[in-house]
Amino acid sequence: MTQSLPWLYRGVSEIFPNRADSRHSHASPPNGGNPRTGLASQRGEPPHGGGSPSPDESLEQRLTELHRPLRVKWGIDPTARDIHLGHTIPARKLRAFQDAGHTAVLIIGDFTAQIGDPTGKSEVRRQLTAAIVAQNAKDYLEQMRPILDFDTPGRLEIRYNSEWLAKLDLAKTRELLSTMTVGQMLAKEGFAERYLKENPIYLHEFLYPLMQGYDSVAVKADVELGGTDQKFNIAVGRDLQRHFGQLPQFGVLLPILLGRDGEKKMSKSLDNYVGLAEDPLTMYSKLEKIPDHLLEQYFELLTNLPLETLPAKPRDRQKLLALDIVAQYHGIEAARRAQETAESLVVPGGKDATDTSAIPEFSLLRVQFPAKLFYILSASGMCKSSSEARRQIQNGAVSLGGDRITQVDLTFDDPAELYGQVLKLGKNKFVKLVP
RNA sequence: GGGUCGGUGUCCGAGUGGUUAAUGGAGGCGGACUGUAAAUCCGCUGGCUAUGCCUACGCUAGUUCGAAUCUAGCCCGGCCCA
Repeated sequence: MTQSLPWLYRGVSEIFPNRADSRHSHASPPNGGNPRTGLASQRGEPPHGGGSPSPDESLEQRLTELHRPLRVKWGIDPTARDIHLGHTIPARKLRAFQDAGHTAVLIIGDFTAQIGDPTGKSEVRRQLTAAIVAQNAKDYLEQMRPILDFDTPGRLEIRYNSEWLAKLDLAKTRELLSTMTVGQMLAKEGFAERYLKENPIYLHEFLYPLMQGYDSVAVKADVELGGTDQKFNIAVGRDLQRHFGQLPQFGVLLPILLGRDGEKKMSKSLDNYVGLAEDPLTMYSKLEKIPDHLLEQYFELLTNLPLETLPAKPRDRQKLLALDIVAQYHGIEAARRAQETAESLVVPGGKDATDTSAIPEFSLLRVQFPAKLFYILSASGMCKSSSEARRQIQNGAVSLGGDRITQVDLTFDDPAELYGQVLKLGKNKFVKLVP
């Protein structure tokens, strides 16, 4: 494929269909199929496998030959309160499309959130109530503000999929269901595993890819963005669009961001995430210790920095990465302060931070004195429980004003003796004690 | 609906009447080392303002001096049959 549109290709794993391009042909391993089900386990392959009868051959062609802004769909299910850097990858790509003059169609999956995307899940998702979903959706949009262009007229369309999904009657649902077979569903990654492991798969979960696909029909999408794990769902969207007489969308697949552990996909439940709602210092200290082997990917996917001119030393790259990303969400000033504070707090010998303004504060008014140190640790939220706090003290993980504390039952009679002191747990959790 | 097997701590997975929050592994957290990384070694890994007191092996009752372990009912899942 020609690299005439760098903004389009940066970080992208795959664009499909793309018959002009042979580089991205995904050689599927000669998997003998599943002995138990007899199903070919072609993970995430489009239901109709073979060549798609789409009128244009490549996304670039459609971009240039269709003389109107494309409708670029990205859907997000408001299943939790906040979003993390992993979610920003498609969002940033969406922004790139906006900047190129296209229309971003941001779908808030308020209806689908109540089912839960079974993709990559090894068990059924909890179904959420409408009220929770509504609140989450609001929070999501707020956090999306620094990434997307909300202001230029015609560049952003926000749609809630309950608008059309809640209205689907059984006749229409029947029609949707009849476009796919159980075999196609079971070939999907996740379902196949669960089936083999004899874990339950509920019928309503089969509805999810169809609903996501129907979203594409409802908004007449030309392109759908998503993680590589979304290939199946996006392909279902293509099929449905064809079924309803529309021009099928292209899929632009982006890598799944690995979390801070460097191994698993970033997610809140694995606690390996960097949340957009986090304060600058927390965000910075998480990002500056991203594993080396993730650095390249993080730069490519989460920043706009030119990849050729990155610092040579990994440590310097970590710092640059952290600074750049924190600046994106909190501004360069706050990012610099976070960097300085992080250095003074963590670098050996630099016990006293000259500027403690970036350190989250904890008010001792919430603590009744005399108070045990372990209780303060737990009350401040640094430890999950006071039992854990005791253990941390025993393990030598806690320091106060630069001095390591090892006395488990250390008690303070007067809060005044703690004011202004920095309480530190491990290497990157700190809190400043204030009245 | 019937038969059958199963439901253990964050996850996987032992345990099948008896001092003890319950073997082991993974994961997580912390310490040392380092580049605040990785690798490695070591420690911790139910809760409680805690020399003690709670709550825990799907739920509820029961048997017993004593149950995660035995009994009954219920809930949930897998497989097979219909």
